[in-house]
Amino acid sequence: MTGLSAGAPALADPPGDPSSLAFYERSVQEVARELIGCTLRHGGSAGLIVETESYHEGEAACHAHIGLTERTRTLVGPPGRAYVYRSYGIHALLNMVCEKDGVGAAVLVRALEPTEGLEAMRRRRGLDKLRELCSGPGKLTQALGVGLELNDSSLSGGPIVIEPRDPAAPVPEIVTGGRIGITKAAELPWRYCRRGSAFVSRPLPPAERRAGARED
DNA sequence: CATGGGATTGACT
DNA sequence: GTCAATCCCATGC
Repeated sequence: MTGLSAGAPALADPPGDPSSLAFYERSVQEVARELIGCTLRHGGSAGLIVETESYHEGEAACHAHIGLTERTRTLVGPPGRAYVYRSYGIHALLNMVCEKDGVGAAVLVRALEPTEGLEAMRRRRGLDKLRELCSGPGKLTQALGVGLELNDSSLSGGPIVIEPRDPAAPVPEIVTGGRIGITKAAELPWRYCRRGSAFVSRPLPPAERRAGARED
């Protein structure tokens, strides 16, 4: 008795499984969109991903644009691993490596809506306010206890866990805009935010908020 | 070998 | 709004 007939349209936009390596072996822009609404978990804490950015070796803002170096070894390597690097000499920034082995491409996680392990996050951040716990790429790694030692760790069965969206929950609406904090290739609309989220790192410019743009 | 610039944050004017 | 902290790496002399 298979009531679930072939041909019937899936509920809506089947999310795929972000805890499987195959999820990451595709276009980095696609992965960046689909990670919105997924759960990121580490160190006894977790949150919903509400903001991402995509980076690809074909454009100058990507670390791998210059080719393979010791720093970009993970980024250029096989998909489904964490690329964690030190930013401004101070912060650890977390990326998911995408596309096939040998192509430098990754999704930067920029903000989470905290959902579990809030006290541990507050302790690691030294802050109380919920909205400030994970509203930035350096903040969320500190809140989850993600450090440089997790660079090159697997996103499937590793210490960092990524879970699919709740299939019963509404599919998040996504708004795109220019990436934050870069000078090169700043015109590309490769920042992806959950529409209406109060937990993004910075509000979107009004024009981009309205557009819901789709120029990727 | 010296210099300068970051995929940032928090403190301060 | 401005600015320092702090380190890796690319570039240039």
